[in-house]
Amino acid sequence: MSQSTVARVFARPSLVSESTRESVNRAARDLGYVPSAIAGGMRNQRSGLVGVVVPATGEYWQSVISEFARQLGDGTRQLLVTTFRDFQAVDHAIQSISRYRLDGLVLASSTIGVGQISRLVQSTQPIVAFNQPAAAGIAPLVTVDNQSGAAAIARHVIARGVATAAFVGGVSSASTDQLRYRGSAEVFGARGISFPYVEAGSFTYDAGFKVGASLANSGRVPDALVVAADEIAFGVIDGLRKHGVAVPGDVLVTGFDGVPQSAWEGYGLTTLVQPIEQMVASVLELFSIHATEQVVTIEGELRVGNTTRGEIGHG
Amino acid sequence: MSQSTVARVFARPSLVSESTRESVNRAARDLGYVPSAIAGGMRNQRSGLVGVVVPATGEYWQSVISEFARQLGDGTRQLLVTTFRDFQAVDHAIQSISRYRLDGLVLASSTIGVGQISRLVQSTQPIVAFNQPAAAGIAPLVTVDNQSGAAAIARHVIARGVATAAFVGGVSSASTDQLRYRGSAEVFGARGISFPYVEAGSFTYDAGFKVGASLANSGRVPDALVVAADEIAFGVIDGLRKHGVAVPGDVLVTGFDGVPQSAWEGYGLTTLVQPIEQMVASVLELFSIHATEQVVTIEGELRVGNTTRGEIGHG
DNA sequence: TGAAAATCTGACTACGTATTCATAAGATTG
DNA sequence: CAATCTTATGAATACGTAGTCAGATTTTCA
Repeated sequence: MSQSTVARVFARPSLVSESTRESVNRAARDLGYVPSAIAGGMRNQRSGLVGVVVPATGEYWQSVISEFARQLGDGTRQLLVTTFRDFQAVDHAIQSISRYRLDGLVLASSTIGVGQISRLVQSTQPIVAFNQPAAAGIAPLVTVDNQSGAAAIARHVIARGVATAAFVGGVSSASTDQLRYRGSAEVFGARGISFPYVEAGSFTYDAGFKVGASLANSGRVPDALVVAADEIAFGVIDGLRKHGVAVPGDVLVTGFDGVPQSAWEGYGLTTLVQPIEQMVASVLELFSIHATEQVVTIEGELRVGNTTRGEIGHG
Repeated sequence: MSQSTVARVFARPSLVSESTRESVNRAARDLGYVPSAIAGGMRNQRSGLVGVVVPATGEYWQSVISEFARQLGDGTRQLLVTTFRDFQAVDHAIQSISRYRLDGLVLASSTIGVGQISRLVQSTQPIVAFNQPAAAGIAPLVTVDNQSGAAAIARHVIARGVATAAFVGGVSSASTDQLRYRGSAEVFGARGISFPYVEAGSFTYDAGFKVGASLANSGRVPDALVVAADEIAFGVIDGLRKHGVAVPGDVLVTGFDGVPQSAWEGYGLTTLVQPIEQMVASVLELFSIHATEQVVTIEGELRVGNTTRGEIGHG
């Protein structure tokens, strides 16, 4: 049994006679031998690893990670996950992860700076930005259509008959935040409805809760709140309800993302569902065709829930 | 500049003179050179990767993944995530992942068979079972104390004055499910309160929703429902409420796990919070000390929410 | 039956690192 | 100033795989 033969049994079994193959497999099973992906990666100059750099928190990002894991589940490639809290930590995270000679690197989160991305594009590994519209033109990009999605939400809300509305954003410097605001603001603007921007400060439940609570306490609750992300929206809703404002009775609330909980009856949030499955598939495809600058924009789908049911009382 | 010197600059910089070190670093920056972790892994017979095998779905597991990613965030080790749907797929997943000569392999989920684990223990890589009580004695194990936690919940519920109760389990063959039932059943039994087991069929919101709905429709809702997992509990609550049963007005509901959403006002679920941070830290510690059979049991913490507020009406 | 073709196997090599060993130059000490 | 010790560097090596090439054996077919 030469090493060559053993290697062939695992890499290209058809080139080995059946008897030899069987005895190799048997021996492997007995000895617990599994070919080393490390050595294989060394030889082939590719690790079989796909890296994802993603914010440390957030329902949405957890869904994205899960979907990557799912689609890489065939076993030919593995998923390397790195999370970060501050965007300053991104550089370090990317450095560490790049040592693994990745088959592909996904940069998720709109808070990753464009400068950081452009520096990376020069490296050899394929890179794709995920939901990071600002990366368009700099790196291959897969994103949901934030602007048209936000517009669809705005039209839906307007059709419910609202006279006043406001936008609750997460972080105003995030490109997704900006596009979602712009997309809905244009629609409201066209109807002559003022549409102020309120910044929650982060894409979290707690940030949303504070906004909801303070709006309720201020007594100046508009007919509708268009929120930049589902997770913030959950907080906004609970903050409002906690202080006696009914949703959707007193105010309609919408989200964005379509995280699993938005479909739960407890919230039944009207939201724009991101087709994460399709988006992840696009990322993996961009890796395999070694794209360099392509932009893939995918349309989301409006899902109407309980939070925008019924007509809103005018005035 | 020999290769040895370059390697030393990155691995043991103190052994290199400052002038040489600087010029190497400068050249590395200019050329975009980063040492290959693949080759390093080859040389050292260790990849610097920690693998986690985890169910494809579930809020709880997503939290666990996040926590691992967080604690490995220093950059010395990376996180390899593999998910599976059917427990039959676990073997294949483990095979694939084992090719990477992991520094440690975490087997999460009580649905991974004991047979599968014992087969793995023979391999060279350090293995730790996570929340998989059945693995005790077979492999190193880190788990929350399911039984005492469930007992704490039962005592809390009884203190609220319930006369009738039932347990809603996920999958009856899961060892966590069994221990949580046993832990609470003993307490109820001691008070002479019957405590039937109802199986939802999976650890999901939808499964819980169906249980809640059918209980509501049957008209035989007990004073309290002790649910095996938060995510199921959310479904149970929504299923009940959807059909006119008030929580906690008509029935108290408790969960288990302490996922982030359980603290959200919308549910305010009374639950047993798993100290995931501490548990993950224990896993990583077991890896470093190369434990072989240790069992670490960590106490959870009862967090009382709205779903068990107030006294329940008897009869 | 002989020659060509097909099938199978083994020797050999490169991949990039971290380490050991050896060597050289400079620093320290009696 | 010679002997020793310290510091800095390079040469050489092994890690386990997947491929190339060549040799050996068997099969095919005129």
